[in-house]
Amino acid sequence: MSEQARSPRERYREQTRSEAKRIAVEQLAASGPAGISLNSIARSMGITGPALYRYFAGRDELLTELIRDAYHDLADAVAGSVQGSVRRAPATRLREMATTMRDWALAQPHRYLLLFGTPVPGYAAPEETIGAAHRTMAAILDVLAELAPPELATRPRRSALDRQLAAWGERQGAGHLPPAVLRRGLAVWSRLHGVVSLEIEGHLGPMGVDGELLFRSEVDALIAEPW
Amino acid sequence: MSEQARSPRERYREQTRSEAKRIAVEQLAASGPAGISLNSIARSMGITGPALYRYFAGRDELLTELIRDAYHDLADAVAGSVQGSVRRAPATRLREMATTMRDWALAQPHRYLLLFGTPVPGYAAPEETIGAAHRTMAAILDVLAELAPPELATRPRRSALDRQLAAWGERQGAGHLPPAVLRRGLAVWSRLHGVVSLEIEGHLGPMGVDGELLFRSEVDALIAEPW
DNA sequence: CTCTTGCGTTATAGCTTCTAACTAGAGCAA
DNA sequence: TTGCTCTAGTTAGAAGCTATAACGCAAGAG
Repeated sequence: MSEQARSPRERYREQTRSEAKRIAVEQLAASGPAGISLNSIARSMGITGPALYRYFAGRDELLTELIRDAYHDLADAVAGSVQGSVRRAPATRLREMATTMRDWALAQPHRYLLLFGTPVPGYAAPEETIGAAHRTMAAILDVLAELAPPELATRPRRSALDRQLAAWGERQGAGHLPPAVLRRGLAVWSRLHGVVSLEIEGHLGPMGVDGELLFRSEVDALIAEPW
Repeated sequence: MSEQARSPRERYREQTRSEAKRIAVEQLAASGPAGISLNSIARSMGITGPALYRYFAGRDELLTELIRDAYHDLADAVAGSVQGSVRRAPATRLREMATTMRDWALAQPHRYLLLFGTPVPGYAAPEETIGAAHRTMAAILDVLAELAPPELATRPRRSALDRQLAAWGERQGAGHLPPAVLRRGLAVWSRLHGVVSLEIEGHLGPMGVDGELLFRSEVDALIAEPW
């Protein structure tokens, strides 16, 4: 708590900002990204519309912060799950991590969609946000490194995808991981995202399929997949 | 061409409607769903805003038609690919079908996201749209049925997911397919959606990963996956 | 204790969706 | 061909949005 409360003014400012964001998330949940309105947020807070422009440069900046927050939240949840399950069996850890991710998404679909749904037009991911995304991936890789068979490190086959992933790994300080683990990490991410987003967007409903069952089946397949 | 040209008026009406939709898709591509404006579409067409309300009950109806059209387009593309590759090896057919899907999405990401991105608030999938979605799935299943080993039909194991899928299969007149094929169909759909949507939304860019390579890797895994 | 700085105000421009009321003209029917 | 109907377009306007400008007040900074 060393950087907070720099001054009463700063404190107050931060408080108003976060209340505005809280209400924005409510509106997001109620009527999607398009339903977020600075004007009506201000009204909810008992101030006039233009007053909010002292706190946010505009609607886009508010949106961007919501995205930023969501990225960090999700990364915290996933990394927390992985951290909390050290000492358990690797397959169990992967299952738990996956479940954490899905639960996070199901609990707040609108926020998940803010990250992985239709990109909001004026938004370009800032460095820091990318960092949070990579933190999530790092957690996934943590578990996978443990799940992978030991002899994997000696396997030399390097495809083009492997090289791209290796370059990313270097930049992220995960250069020590075998290519196959990185590849599997990408597969985990994209498959989990596939099931979760289909479920959240309601595409499974009309088929009468329970999202959780499909999800479990996909996670099982990931664990069973040969290296 | 028996139902078209019922009357000059009807013809003209249909023509204006489709021009409006054409412009709407342009706007969609340029600035996302939020950028679609009846007013500015009208302006583009050389008429005033309210005039368009003779053709569409409101913005939501226009949006809904764009979604409807996109569903049918995608279904046509996928079904067409599957139809066109009869006589080829099943694995090749699957690969081609998958590529068709990805190409369709890459060629018009905004339209893909209209279907599989953040759901538009006021929109509830009408029966007919669901039909198009199921047509896509039917095409996938067509290929998979051929790819599956013959002895599969004799395998009795029926999970809860299998039962849900079987019920859907009955309703769709695909009751003859083995449960494992239906399950695999769901996996194909969700995995393809996973990679494609990550790529389209630009999540692979910051990692330096080429979407096509990841895509191929996932398709290969699907083909190699044991039954 | 003064003075700066920041928060909130109102007013306003320009955009949006969408309704209401009206006009002109195109197509249909006798 | 004549006459009627109905449709597509018009303008006007309400209500809402983002965002900027100009102004006052009050609280923290020094």
